[in-house]
Amino acid sequence: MVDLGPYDVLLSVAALGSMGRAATAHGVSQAAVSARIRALEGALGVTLLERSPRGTRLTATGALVADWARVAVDAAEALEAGVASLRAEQASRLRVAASLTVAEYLLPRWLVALRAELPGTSVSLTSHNSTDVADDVLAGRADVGFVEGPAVPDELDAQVVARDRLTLVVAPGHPWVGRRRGVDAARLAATPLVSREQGSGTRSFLERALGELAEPVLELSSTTAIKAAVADDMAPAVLSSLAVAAELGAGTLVAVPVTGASLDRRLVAVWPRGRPLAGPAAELVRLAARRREGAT
Amino acid sequence: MVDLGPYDVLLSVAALGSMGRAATAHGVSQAAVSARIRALEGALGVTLLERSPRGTRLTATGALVADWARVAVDAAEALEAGVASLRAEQASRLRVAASLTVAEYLLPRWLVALRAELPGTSVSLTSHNSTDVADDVLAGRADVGFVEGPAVPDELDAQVVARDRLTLVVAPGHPWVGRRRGVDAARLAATPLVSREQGSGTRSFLERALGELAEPVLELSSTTAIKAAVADDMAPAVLSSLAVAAELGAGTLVAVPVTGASLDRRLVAVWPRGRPLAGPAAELVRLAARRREGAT
DNA sequence: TCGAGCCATAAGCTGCGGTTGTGCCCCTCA
DNA sequence: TGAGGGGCACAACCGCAGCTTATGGCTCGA
Repeated sequence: MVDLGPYDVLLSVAALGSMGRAATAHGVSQAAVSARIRALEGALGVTLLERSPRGTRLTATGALVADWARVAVDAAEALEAGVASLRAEQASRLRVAASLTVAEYLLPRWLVALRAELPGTSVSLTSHNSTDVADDVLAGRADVGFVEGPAVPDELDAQVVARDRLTLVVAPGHPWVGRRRGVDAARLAATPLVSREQGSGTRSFLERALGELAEPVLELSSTTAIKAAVADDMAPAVLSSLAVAAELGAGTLVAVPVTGASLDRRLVAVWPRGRPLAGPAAELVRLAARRREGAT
Repeated sequence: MVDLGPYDVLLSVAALGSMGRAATAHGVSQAAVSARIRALEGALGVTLLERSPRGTRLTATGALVADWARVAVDAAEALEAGVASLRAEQASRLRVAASLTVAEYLLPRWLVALRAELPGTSVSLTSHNSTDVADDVLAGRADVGFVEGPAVPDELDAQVVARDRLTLVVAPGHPWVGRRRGVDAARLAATPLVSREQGSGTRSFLERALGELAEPVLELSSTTAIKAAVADDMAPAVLSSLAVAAELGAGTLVAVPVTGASLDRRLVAVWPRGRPLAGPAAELVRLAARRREGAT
């Protein structure tokens, strides 16, 4: 597995304009940075930086590599932020409870942003289904919660932070791909799908929206497994738009519009009624909501 | 910087159902896998795997971590594939030339897919502007090229592999965000933007589509810098949809529709006319084109 | 002409991660 | 019911990657 360390320092060097500054930014010696970059260039057989006595700039291929590296490094940082919130620190100042969809697809990026705005804030995350999240917040075990609408308990204040649409996806090449007007709700309900096991959040939402569903072709316990099955053209599936965004972009799955039923959900932040949010919790919700406009 | 190694083996263990199998898949000893997982769990203070004498399954939080990890590991693999193609191997069997947009945003994923289908194929990549790519292919310095349409030299056969739309982006909170009908081409042309330096591919495309443009607020030499400036609400910018997909998803930038001008480009694979593609080059084009349906 | 940054090189050390070897546990099957 | 196999953990040993400090050469500006 690639070591992202060298790429991380490459990005720092590119951003700061000199190896020395990058070194102090990373808390290591200048020689270490020089050696890392040199090793990276050696491994690629390409010079990435144009050295000068007054600093350092990316070469053309260096810029290309840096752009590639940025997405990998960003992804790694999101992972790191998420994972840090699992470390059950005793003295964490901000306790977050989140339902699975939010925890899986949204929270890591929010935590990266939160870390940038309030460095040193330690966050602890617990993740389970929406009603348990509400319980956690009511019982004071969490400072703020994130749940999937529409139902929000009366005892909680709420603010919508994102939207999410259940999306019908099929393999590229599936007959539904070209369909002008998409697929009707009744037709969808009658079609055997690949789906989560009984009781999962998205499955019960779908049942509420469409009425009784056909027997699934296959029940799987992970979203990833479902996506793989759909891509193999086993059957269509209905998944959160957040879960399939990457695959739609890459073209490994194709979305098909659904008519005759609303499959929108709101993802909302919740906290105890009457007690306004303060401190890091308020910042996190503000951060999350600020990104709402761009969401699907 | 996080070490993705442990997460990679975690994913293998989850996929294969036992540490031993994951170990052989990675070509290391079972003890090494056991130690890595243990270290990871220790660092997080959470048990990720449920061990049994008959194998190993993810716990609930383990599944969450695995889902987070997958996106980071995939991104790292794309980086690795891209970077491997830069290693100017003497004996590379497939020589690819690509314009910047394709090289930056599309090719790494194609290379990952190609590696999965034809393991052992070594690819070398050169990247520069569209006319130079065409020259490389004509001169036999590359087996296949990827360029940005619309203009394709007559001496080359071509196949559309993806589409790409120049997208007007603004900061969330910008007055254009809510606009029902978007922004008119003339209005856009009269608005000072953040843009690339004169002569860049997307900038000249935009000038051809809109006519003369207002003087830019700021000229920057990297797409990343432009995105940062737009997010800071310095001014709007027009960038490839591929370049801003991630930011639109995260909500750090917002797209505004443009009316009265077509900003679509086709990204096409090219090769010498009359000589049909064969071998890995054909496979690469097939792979790339297969993903077309899902593209923007 | 001198000093301030900047990068490269050299030599020495530390620690992480790997390997082999072994033990224990549980399930399965004859 | 007892033996064997598959599965995970623990211990001891070792090699190497990467860091640090120290130094030198280079270019630019005062």
